[in-house]
Amino acid sequence: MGKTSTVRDQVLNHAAALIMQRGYNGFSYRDLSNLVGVKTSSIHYYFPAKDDLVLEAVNEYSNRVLGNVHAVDATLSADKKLREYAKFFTETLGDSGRICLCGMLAADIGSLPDNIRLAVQTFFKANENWLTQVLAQGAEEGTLVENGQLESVARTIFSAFQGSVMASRLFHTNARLDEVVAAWIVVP
Amino acid sequence: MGKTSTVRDQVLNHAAALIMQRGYNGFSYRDLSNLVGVKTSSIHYYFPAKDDLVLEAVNEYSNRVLGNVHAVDATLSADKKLREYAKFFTETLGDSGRICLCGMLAADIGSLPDNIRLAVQTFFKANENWLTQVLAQGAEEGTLVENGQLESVARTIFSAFQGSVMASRLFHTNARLDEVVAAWIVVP
DNA sequence: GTCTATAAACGGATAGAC
DNA sequence: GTCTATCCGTTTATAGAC
Repeated sequence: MGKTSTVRDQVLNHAAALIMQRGYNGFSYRDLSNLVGVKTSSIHYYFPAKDDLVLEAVNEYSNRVLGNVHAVDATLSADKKLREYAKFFTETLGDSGRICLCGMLAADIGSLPDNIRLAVQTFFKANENWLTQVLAQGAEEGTLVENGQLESVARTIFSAFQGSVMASRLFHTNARLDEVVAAWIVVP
Repeated sequence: MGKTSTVRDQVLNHAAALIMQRGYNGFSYRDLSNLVGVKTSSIHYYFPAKDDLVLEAVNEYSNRVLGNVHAVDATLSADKKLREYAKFFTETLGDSGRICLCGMLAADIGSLPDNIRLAVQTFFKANENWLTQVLAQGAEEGTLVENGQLESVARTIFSAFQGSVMASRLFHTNARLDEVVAAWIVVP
């Protein structure tokens, strides 16, 4: 009954959480060692270099989050979809001081190798593509503000969410994420 | 004729640049030592602890940038002001891989003491207040999109700029900052 | 003010026993 | 797979000579 999770998975989960809280340069194998209860050398057995660990954390995170995003009920109106989307950021933030793993790594990009940059870029593009579709639907329905090229606006909205989740943590509030949604919903 | 700058100022300037590129946990006293050409112990003479150095870097940056922002020609139309504002981010980014120092520290906030958090919050609020005024002007003129509470939209725009400058660096482009401006300019 | 010297902890990583 | 032991460079910081 009790959930059994491999050491490898525990390392990966704790690594993701630490990155979301403190960034790439803000956590160590020692932190993970203390959290999981195995020696650092055991972690090196699964992930020879720190970059190997981080790349896999990004891929897992990306798959999970994009899975959730694409599972948003397709029959919803565009403004409702945007609200659901905002919830993902809110839930991640919670009270734990965690922001989007890929948003954090975008800030840390100066310390990262190219394969991780690529993975983060892919996550960004997937989100922006999904938002583009939502904007197109919103324009058709008249539920979302229509102003400019869909792709451009989608990138701006995604940037607004990423910036907003950082500001929310900075100010210990999560009202700022709702404001992002409100900025694109047509006022009656 | 040659510009003379004190060791203290050089340390402060290099520290700001390094934070903008690699974040709080991504640079060291040794980096500064190599750049300025003095030993790390000499840097500790001016800034006993790393947090002292970072706090002062934030204050200097904040004063300089807010000075520039408030020096934007008051007679410009609101959309022109927004374009000028975007230039600050573009110029900072340049080709140097630097993003807004306070945006970076917002990402690193989990590693920072409370006095630095306060200073970063103050910078955010000052920008958001300025943007609120611009939005009010734009609503009056009909040059900027009017949708929702001014303060809320101002916070969203600032978040969009912060997120956008990170995405711009991630993708090695700076077109994304123009898209943020375009998203709030009334299409003819 | 700047240096040398040093401390004491931390960082990622590896070799080899079990 | 996990451990002990270890390597070696890094990091922040201090004491004291010049």
